[in-house]
Amino acid sequence: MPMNSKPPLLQEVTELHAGICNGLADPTRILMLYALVDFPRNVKDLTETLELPQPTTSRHLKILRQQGLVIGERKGLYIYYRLADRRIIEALDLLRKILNDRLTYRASLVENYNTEQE
Amino acid sequence: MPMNSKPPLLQEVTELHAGICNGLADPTRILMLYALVDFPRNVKDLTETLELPQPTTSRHLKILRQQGLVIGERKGLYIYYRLADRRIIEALDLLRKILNDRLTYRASLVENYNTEQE
DNA sequence: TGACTATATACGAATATCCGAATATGCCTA
DNA sequence: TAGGCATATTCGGATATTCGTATATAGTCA
Repeated sequence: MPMNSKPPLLQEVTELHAGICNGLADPTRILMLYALVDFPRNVKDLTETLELPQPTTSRHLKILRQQGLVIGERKGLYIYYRLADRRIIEALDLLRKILNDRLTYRASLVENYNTEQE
Repeated sequence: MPMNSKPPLLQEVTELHAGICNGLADPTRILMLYALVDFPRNVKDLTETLELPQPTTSRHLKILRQQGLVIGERKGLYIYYRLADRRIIEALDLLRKILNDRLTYRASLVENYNTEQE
């Protein structure tokens, strides 16, 4: 049953939804978010921890900021970034679990194949 | 992007993790995944439900397939796609909740501003 | 087999994204 | 105010993504 006129509100919210996912869709940004789990970090700290050029760090942080995933707060010379919402990590963990299960399953297939061969 | 002194395994897993997120990072694909919540659907069904050109549907399904988010099973002429894991929807719901909370909060700010004005 | 339906892929142009290098901005302290 | 450190932005070219159109592949049935 085709939805003749799709509600424009749903369309817009889905767009934002996708934008959030896009904020998560980069390995550097995922590492950044996990680096912020325990406490806020400033840009220099993140730059050194993740071994990135400083502009790259700032650019990724900008994307995370724009998607509302992190919040930056200036304290003097430094800007400390923290997670905007703990559930971001929950969502990332969920997806990571899916991935782990898949990798485990595939590994077990290889295992079985090997034992059947010998 | 150089993360030379990082464990290569973590880096690879993070890459896959980001790939999954990237699979979710498109409004059409999000609508597709939600369309598959209750039961599998074939491509024609999805094409009509989401009002997309058929090649577009197939292309998005290919991305979802590659990221392990959906599974397709041919039954005669049709290929029925289903969610590969229910937790995908859980993760999407989590992120959607974060979004809703943010929109609600912002709406309340506007509300307060308006009442303070009068 | 041929005709038909469902699904997938190829191609190309427009568009977007990425990243390094350079530079700008903001804040502090002397 | 100048100088220095932290952070952000800009620019440009390489690379990647997107999407429509056209076409290919796969399966069914007469």
